[in-house]
Amino acid sequence: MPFQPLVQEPEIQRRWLESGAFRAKRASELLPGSKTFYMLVMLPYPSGRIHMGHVRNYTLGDVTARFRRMRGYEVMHPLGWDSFGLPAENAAIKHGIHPAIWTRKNIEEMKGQIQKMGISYDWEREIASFQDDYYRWNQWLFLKMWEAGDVFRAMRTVNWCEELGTVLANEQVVDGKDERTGHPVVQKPLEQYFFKTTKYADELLACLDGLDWPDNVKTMQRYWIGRSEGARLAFDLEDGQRVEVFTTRLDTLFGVTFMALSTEHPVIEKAAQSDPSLKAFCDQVARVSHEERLTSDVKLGHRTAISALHPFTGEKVPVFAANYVLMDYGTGAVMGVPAHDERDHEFALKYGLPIPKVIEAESAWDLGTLVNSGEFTGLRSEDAVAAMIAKLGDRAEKTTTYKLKDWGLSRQRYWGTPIPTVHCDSCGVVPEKAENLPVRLPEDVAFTGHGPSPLTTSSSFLDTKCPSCGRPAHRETDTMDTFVDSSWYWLRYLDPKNAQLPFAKTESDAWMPVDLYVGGIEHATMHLIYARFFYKVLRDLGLASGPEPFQKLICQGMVLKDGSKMSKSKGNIVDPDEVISKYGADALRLFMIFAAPIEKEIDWTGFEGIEGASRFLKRITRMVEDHANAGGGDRLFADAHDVPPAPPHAVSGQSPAPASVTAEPLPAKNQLAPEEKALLIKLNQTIARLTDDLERRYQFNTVVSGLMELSNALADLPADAPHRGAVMQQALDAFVRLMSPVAPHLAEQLWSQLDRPGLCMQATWPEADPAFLEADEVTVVVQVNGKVRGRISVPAAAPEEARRAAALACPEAQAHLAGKEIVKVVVPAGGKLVSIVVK
RNA sequence: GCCGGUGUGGCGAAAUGGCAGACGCGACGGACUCAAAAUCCGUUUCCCCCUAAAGGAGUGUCGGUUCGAGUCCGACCACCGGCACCA
Repeated sequence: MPFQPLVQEPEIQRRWLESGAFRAKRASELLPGSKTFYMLVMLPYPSGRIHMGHVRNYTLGDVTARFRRMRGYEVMHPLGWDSFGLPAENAAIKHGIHPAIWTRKNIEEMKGQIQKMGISYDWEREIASFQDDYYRWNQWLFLKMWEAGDVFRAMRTVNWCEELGTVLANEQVVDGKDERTGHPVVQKPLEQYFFKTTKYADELLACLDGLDWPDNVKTMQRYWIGRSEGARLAFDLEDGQRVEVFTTRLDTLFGVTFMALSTEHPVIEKAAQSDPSLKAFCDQVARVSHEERLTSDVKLGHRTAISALHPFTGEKVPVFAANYVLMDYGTGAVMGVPAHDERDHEFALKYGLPIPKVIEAESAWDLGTLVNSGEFTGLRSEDAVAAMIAKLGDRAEKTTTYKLKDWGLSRQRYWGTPIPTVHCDSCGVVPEKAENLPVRLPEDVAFTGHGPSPLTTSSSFLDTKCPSCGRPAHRETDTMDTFVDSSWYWLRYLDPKNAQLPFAKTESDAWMPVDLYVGGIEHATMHLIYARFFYKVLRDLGLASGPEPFQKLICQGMVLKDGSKMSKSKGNIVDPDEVISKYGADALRLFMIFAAPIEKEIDWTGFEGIEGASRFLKRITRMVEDHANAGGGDRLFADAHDVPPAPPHAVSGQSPAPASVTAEPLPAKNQLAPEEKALLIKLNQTIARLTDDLERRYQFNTVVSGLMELSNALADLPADAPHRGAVMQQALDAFVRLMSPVAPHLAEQLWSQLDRPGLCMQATWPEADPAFLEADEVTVVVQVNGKVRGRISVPAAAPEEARRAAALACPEAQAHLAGKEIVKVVVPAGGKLVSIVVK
C-alpha cells in the first residue's frame, strides 16, 4: 500500500476513535502503582480557525502523550475551549449573532480541524467555559473564596467612555479613544471585585525555585511579583495630617528636600478642592493615556501649599503632586532624596530644589556611609536603617511591598461568568446561596455596543430576592475576567461531569501535578500567575493537594511567515487545512517537529520543508513495501519459491534483491554479517537516543533527525545481506513504533503491512538491547596538543592502558610526536579519545 | 534604562566540556526517461591545491579557565523578546 495520507488518515482516525485508545482512566480505574502522565496544552480561544501556532503546540503535546502511552504510562491528554470573552460579544454587536451561537459554531469548526491532525485527545473530557456546567463552578469557587476572605470589593479606575456609557478594555482604547467609534475615553473609578492574590505573593515567589520552567519565565514572574524590602515612614504635615511613604533607602532620610505624592493621593485630592491650579494639574495628569504614560518619562510636578515636617530635624519640606508617583504602588507617596535617587534627582533639577549629599559611596545611587546625617553620621547604610527605625518609634517600621497587585476580576460585560452576588437595600452585597447556582446568563438581552452591560437590560436576570433577608433585590451585573476560567480548567478535565463539586479530590490526587504544560510565552506572567494562585487557594480550601499545578513548562516559539507574525491584516496566513489537504497530517506534524527546537520561532518560508517531510514518509513506506513484497521477515512458513520476485531495488541502488526470505528468526549476534550487525547497532543506539530525547531532554526536533538517520541506515543495508529479511523485519518493526508518536497515521498503516497485530499506538515502545549498543571495534580519536591527528580502531573492551598505547603508536600521531617530549596523556572516561600533550 | 534570550555553512539546524556542521532544505553534477515529473547516486564551511593526500583557518568580538571550549567564566558588540518612573 503506497503512501496515501489523504485516503488513509481519516480511516485510521476512525479506528482510533472506535478503539477508545485516547480515553484516559478515572482514578478508580487506575491500577495501584501505575505511572500517570498529565499532558496539558493551554486552553485555546475558539476564534474559528486553527493556526500554525496551534498545530505546533498540539503536535508537540501529542508526540509526548503518544510516547508516554507506549512507555506504559496512563496518559491524560484533554482539550477544551476558553469560550467567554470580548470577540464573541463584538461579533454579536457587529453581526447580530448571539455569542453562544457564534461560539458553538467556532468550536465545531476548530474541533474538526484538530481532529484532522490526529491529535490523541480524550474528547469525552472536552469542556467549554461558556457552558453553565463549567461556569457554575467559577461561581461556586468564588463563593468559597468569599467565605475564606479571599474576595473583596474596592474602587479601581476603568476606561470609561461617556458617549457609549460603557467600560472599555485596554486593547479597545487607542490614543485615548474607543478604537471602534472614536469617542473619547477617560479614567473613572468604579467599585469592583478583587481576589487577594497578594496574600500569596511570598509563596508564589518562593515556589518558583522548585519548578522545572524556563529561566526567562521564572525571571519574569519574580519581577512581576516584585518583592521589595524597605520601610514605611510617617511624615507629619504642618496642618496635622499624616502622610506615609515607603522607602527602600531609609538611610537617606537626612537628604529629603521634598515630598512627592501621586495626583490620586487622598491628601492631594483634598487639597485640590480648594486649589484650582492643583486641580487643573491633577486633571491634566489623569488625561494622559495609559499608552503615553508608558512611552514618556517626563517628570511633572506641582507645588502645593502644604509642607511636611522632617521627622528628625523638624525642617519644613515642600509637598508636590507629581506624575511619576504611582498610587497603586507602596503608599502613593515618596520622600524625595535628589542626591541619591535618579528620579528624585531629575525632579529636583527641574524644580530648583536643593540636592544635599548624605551618603558617601562609589556611586550616588549606592549604599555607603552616612554623612551630614546628625547623630547617624558615620554609620553604614545597613546599620543606619535599623538605628533610625529604633529612634523613630511607631513612626516607622520595616515592611515589604510587592508590585504584584490584587486581581481585579470584575468586567462590565455580558459574555462571561456572572458574579454570584446580590445587591440588597438592607443587607448590602450578599453572596448567592450555593444551591442556587448556576446564576445563568439570560438570553433576553440586546447587543448594542453602547450603554451599560447588556446584563443590566435583562429584568429576568436583574430581579431576584436577597439570599439573606428574602426581600426584593437585584443581581450583580459584573461578570468575571476570563482568566478565572483558565485558572483551574485543567482540574475540571479530570472530572468533567461532576455535578457535586468542580472536581473530586481523588481525581486530582491521582493526576496532579501536570507533568508537562505547553503554551505560548505570552502567558508567562498573567495566566501562569493566576493559575498558580488559584491552585494555592484550592489547596487551602482542601480541594486539591500540592503546592504547584505545573511541574514542567515549555514555551513554544511563534510560527512566522517571512519574518513576521501571521495575521489576517497582513494577509500572510498559512492555513493548516490547506497543508493537510495537500500533504496529509503526518507530513505537517513531522515538519513542525523537525523544523526547529520547540522554544524557537520558526519561519514558514515555503513548502520546501514540508516536501522534505513528505519525501521521508514516502521513502519509509516504500521500504516497508519492498520488505513485505520480498516476503517479510518472520513468516515461518513462507516458501521462498512462492514469493513474488522482488521489484528493482530502488532504495539502496543495488542490484535487484534476491528474495531474501528467511524462515528463521534473527540469528545470534556472531552469525550476522558486519553490515547487519552495524544496522542493528544503529537501531539500538537510535532507540536509546530517542527515548532519552523524549523522556528526559524534551528535545523533539532531534527525534525526527534520529528517525531519518535510521532510515538512511536501513536503506544502506545491502540487498544481498545474508539475513536481510530477518534483520529488516526486526529493524522496521522498531522503526515504525519509533515514528509512531510523530507520524501516527502512517505508523498504523505500516504496522499492519508488517503483519503486526493491534494498533501501533498501543504497542510497546522499543527497548534498546544493551548487546547492540556498541560495536565490537570502536574508533578512538587521537589528539596531540588539542588537535585531532589520527583515528585508531580498538576492540570495544580494550582497557584504558591499551587505548593509550595504541594511540601513542599510531603513525599519524607519531608524526607529531617526533622529537617532542610527552608531558601528559589523558584518556577521559568512556575512552573515546586519547589526548597527548607534548612539549 | 532594567531583566531575559539568541548569535554555528546559502538556509532550518546538530554537537548532554571530548572528531564542529549530524539530519533536512536549497544548489550543483550524474543515473533513469524521447522528454519532463517522480525516484535514485554523488558533491556542497573557507583557504592552499588540477585533483587527492597532507596542511591551515573557522561557531558575533576580545580575553580567561582547561590536556581539550560552540559548550564554562569575564568584558564587549549585534539582534530578538519582556517589563518599564516600582520609591
